[in-house]
Amino acid sequence: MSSPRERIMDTASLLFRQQGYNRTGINQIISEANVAKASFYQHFKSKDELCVAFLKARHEYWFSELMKYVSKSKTTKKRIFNAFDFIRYMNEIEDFRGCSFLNILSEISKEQDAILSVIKKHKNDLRKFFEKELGEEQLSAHIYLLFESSITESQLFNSNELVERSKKIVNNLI
Amino acid sequence: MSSPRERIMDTASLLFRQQGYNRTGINQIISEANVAKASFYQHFKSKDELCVAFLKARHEYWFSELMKYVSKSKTTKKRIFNAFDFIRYMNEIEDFRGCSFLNILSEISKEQDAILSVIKKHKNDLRKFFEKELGEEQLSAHIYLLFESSITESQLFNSNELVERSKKIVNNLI
DNA sequence: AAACAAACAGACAGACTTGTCTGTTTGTTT
DNA sequence: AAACAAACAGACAAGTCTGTCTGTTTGTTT
Repeated sequence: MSSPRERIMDTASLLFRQQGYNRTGINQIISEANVAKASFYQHFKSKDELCVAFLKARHEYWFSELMKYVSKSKTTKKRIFNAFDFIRYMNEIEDFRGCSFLNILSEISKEQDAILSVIKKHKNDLRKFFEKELGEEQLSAHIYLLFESSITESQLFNSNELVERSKKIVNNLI
Repeated sequence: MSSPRERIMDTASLLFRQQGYNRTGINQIISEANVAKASFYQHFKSKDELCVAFLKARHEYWFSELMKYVSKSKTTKKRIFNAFDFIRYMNEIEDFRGCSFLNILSEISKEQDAILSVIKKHKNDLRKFFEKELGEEQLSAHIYLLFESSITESQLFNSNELVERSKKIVNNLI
C-alpha cells in the first residue's frame, strides 16, 4: 500500500476534479484515503496547502501528457493538431470536467494568492509552449486562446464539437 | 425602499459575483439584504432556485448592455469590436471577476440541471448573436471562441491584454 | 530490548451550512 | 374597525466545515 501522503494526493486529485475544491471536505478526503486526520495535518498545514500541492502535481502530469501527444509528430501543424487531440483525450478519460486550474480559479478569492500563482504559472507555461512551437507572438496567442476556450466549452456542452471546430480553424491559420 | 425580493436579488447578484456561489450563504444574503429568513423562503424555494433567478436576470442585463455597445456602430467589423470593448467595460466595472455563468459552472455538479440549463442557454444565445452578426458559421464560432477566452483570461491575469490581442486578431479575420 | 518517528483513531471546538418553524408586527383592503 | 397577506425576528434541527488535541499502535533503527 502506498504512503499516506500519496493516498491523500491521489484521493484529493480525484475528488477536486470530480466535485470541485469547495465541495470536497478534508473529512471526505481522509476517509476515502484511509488516513487519520492527524496524519493529514502532519503532511499539509491546511486545505489550501493541499490545493497548491494538487495543482503543482496536476501541472506536471498534464504537461507531460501533453508532450507525449505533441511529440508524436514533427511538423508544427501536426504538433498543434496533436495538442487539440490531447484535449479530446482528456475530455474522454475525465468525463468533460474541464480545466482544473480554471475551475479552481472560479472557486477561490483573490486573497488566496498561493493558489492563484500556481494557476497563473500553469497558464503562462502553456502560452510559452505555443510560443515555442509557433514562434510568432500573435499567432501563438491566437491559438492559445482557441485552445483555452476549447477546453471550457467542451466542459459546458459535454462535447468535443468546439475542439473539432478549433482544429479546422487552426488548419486554416497555419 | 425596494421590495424584499428586489433586495434579495440585488444582494445575491453582488455577492455571487464577488465571492462565488458556494462561498455565499443564505444567512449573509438575508442579513445584507435586510430581509427575514422566512421572507426569503417565501420568494425562493431553495438557494439553487435563487441561483437560477440570478442567472436569468444576469442574462437579461448582460445582453442588453452588450446590445448597447454593439448598436453604437453599423458595420459588422465595428460592431464586433464594440463587443470586445464591452468586455473591457465589464472588467472595469466589475473588477475582472470573469463570466458569472462560467464561474458558477465550475462550482456546481452535473446534477444541478436547472442551473446548468440556464448557463447553456446563455452561451448558446451568445453563439447565435455572433452567427447573426457574421453569417458564416465557421467565422462566428471562431470569434465566439476568442470572445469566451478573452473573458476568462482577463479574469485570470487581471488584465485586458488578451482582449486587446483578440481585437487585433479579429481585425485580421474580418 | 529500548528508543524513536510515523501513523493510527477519534473526540472536540467553534463556526458555518440550508431549511423549517413559531409567533409577532406592519400595511393594505374591504 | 375587521380581515387579510406580507414581512418581520429569531430559535431550532441536523448537518457540514477546518483545524486541534490526546492518547495509542505500529514499524524501524540503534
